[in-house]
Amino acid sequence: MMDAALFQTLADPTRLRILEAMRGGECAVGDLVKRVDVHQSGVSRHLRILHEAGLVQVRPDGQRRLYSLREEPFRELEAWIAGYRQVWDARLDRFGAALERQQAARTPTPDEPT
Amino acid sequence: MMDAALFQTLADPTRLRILEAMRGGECAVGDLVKRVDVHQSGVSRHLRILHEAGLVQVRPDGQRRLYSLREEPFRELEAWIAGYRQVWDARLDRFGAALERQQAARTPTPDEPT
DNA sequence: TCGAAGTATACGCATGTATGTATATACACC
DNA sequence: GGTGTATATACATACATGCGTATACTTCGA
Repeated sequence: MMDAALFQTLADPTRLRILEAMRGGECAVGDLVKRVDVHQSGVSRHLRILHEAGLVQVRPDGQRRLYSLREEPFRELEAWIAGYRQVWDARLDRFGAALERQQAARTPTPDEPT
Repeated sequence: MMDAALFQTLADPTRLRILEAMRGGECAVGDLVKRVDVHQSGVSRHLRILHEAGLVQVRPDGQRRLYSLREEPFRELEAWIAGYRQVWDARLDRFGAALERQQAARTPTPDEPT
């Protein structure tokens, strides 16, 4: 079962922007401070959280520290979602089978979220 | 860009268990209370949050309310992750290209375009 | 209409979290 | 060693969140 901790780590807009910024490759803390509108102490704290969650890795480079993305948690997320994709696929299968059995079928109308 | 609100909604173990329980199909609130070790009021609150996030839909059934999963946010998540999958794929491509260049240098096959 | 079952909400409490300021630590360069 | 740059941490503050208890709302059945 999926641990909520990963989602907890991703549940912050600043951290998401940090991850987004790191998609281009390694980033020093100072680079991220420029791109994300948060004080340096905040970026460092977020990076620590991301690191503890395994989402990023660090590499010293002189007096700077270069952060980059780690693949594993993303794969974990993909695997989790795959388990739910099965739900829709199964629904579609049943729907198709029902269609085959009875040519004229009416689909129920789901409600929209508020 | 991905909204952190979706992750925020998923960042609770009780809500994850509720979603997990709903993978089998529609569930009444009472069913979920039995499967998740949380008081009924808590389950209702979590269901409201999940509904506002678009993760579930409701359907009245007499005095009960049947909740079920909605596909869209999961697709949204998949699309988000796909953007990061590209990162690893690109890394692998560069690695493979580097390997090819190295092998080419080892075995003198002339005339590779730079 | 009344009671009971199912569900939703109000409230208080305890805990968690994101932020900035200030300060500490690590490293480079002179 | 001393100074400046880069990064991390301590602290206080403001705010959000999850939980249970108690209560209101809705629907069914008699």
